[in-house]
Amino acid sequence: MVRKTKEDAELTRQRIINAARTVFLTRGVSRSTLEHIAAQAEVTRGAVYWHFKNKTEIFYALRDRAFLPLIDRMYDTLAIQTDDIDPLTQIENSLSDTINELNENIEMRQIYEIMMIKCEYVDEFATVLQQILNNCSNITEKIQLAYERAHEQNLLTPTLTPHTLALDTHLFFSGLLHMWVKDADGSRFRHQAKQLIQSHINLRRK
Amino acid sequence: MVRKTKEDAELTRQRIINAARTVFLTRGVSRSTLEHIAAQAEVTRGAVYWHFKNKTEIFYALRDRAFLPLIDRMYDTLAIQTDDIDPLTQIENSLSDTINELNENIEMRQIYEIMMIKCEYVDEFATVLQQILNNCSNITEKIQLAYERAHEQNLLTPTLTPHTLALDTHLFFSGLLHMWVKDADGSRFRHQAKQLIQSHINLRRK
DNA sequence: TTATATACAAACAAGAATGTATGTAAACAA
DNA sequence: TTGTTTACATACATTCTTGTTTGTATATAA
Repeated sequence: MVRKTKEDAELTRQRIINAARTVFLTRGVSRSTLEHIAAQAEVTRGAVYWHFKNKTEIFYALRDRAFLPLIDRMYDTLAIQTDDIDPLTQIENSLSDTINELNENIEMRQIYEIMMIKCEYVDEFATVLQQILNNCSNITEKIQLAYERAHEQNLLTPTLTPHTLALDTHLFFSGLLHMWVKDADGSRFRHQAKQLIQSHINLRRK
Repeated sequence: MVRKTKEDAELTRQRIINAARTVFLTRGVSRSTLEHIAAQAEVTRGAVYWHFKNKTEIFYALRDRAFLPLIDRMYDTLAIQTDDIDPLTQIENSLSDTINELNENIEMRQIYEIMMIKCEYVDEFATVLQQILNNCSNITEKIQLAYERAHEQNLLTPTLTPHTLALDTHLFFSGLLHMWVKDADGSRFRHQAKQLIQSHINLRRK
């Protein structure tokens, strides 16, 4: 029974992507073979090769489904300028939202885990790392702008500049994401991630 | 020309470990074969199998040479109790020392890079991740003790508890290490790592 | 209605990587 | 001096994995 409709084919494609997520997560990207992925998706390698050039392209598809959307979302949350909410709370919310999304969205969580501790950034994957770094820079810039607004509104302790505060926050959040992902049983960081974010921001409030 | 002395054999062993470092760094752990490593060390796979059971054991040897010593060193620096130096500066120094070591010691730097972005933490490697997490907990505890001393000496802004401060610092430093490693050209974080540490601590000073 | 393109399955060929088994020359012990 | 062990090199067998090729039933366009 072959030759499905376009809708069926798209469904197969999605099943392959989802299968790859499961397989990557348990075996790591390198040790995952197209046969593993095909079996998990209940198709043959023929189907996988029809939809994707190779394993790398499946990885890219996975990244596009989770990593980029979450970055965009964070970026957007930070970029909004409103008077309803003070800039510090805005930063806090955007960080918390990201953690929320990871908590509630299994797919997101698993893809992040794959990208952080189940993937080796060499050759074709090295470019992915550069893209991540660039996104980080953009996020940091937005955070800095928010801190500048906070500074104008006289909300900050006068110790550091908005630029330095933004870098510190970025590093804090990078660390949090990494530890959040690694803390699989949730005992160390996951259960208190939001309080940690709140504390981090409170340390800056006048 | 075979059958070297014990000293020669130990030298071969070290050459294999060093070769593995180079190969892991450029090809990632998974894509590195024992043939690659042997070639880089200018021996045959026979020599490699003589000294190591498999690739995993070489990886462990690498970790033992860099990761554990640096953790221990940081731990020791934090554990010292002295009146010469205030506890906040002590934390700052221990973080800076670690960055210093990474700056000056190519071997350390490369092994950290391998462990952070050139290795997939699945199967045999998953246990390594747990060990790292445990070490992190110990470090955080030591940082907390230092903050408690700082609190007793009335050096801290009263916003957060020593416990929360320690977690925030730990997350900051985790993020810094990750970005430091990923920032290969040094333009984003490496050149200002020490200032960032100093700022991070200054934010806590009364 | 028929020709063609689609969406796969199945088979094939080739290379890579691993682990092991065997060979061997020199160091070392007795 | 000789036997044994060490420290490898070499050869072999096996398994895995990949990419490609071929086959085919059916949706769809003309």
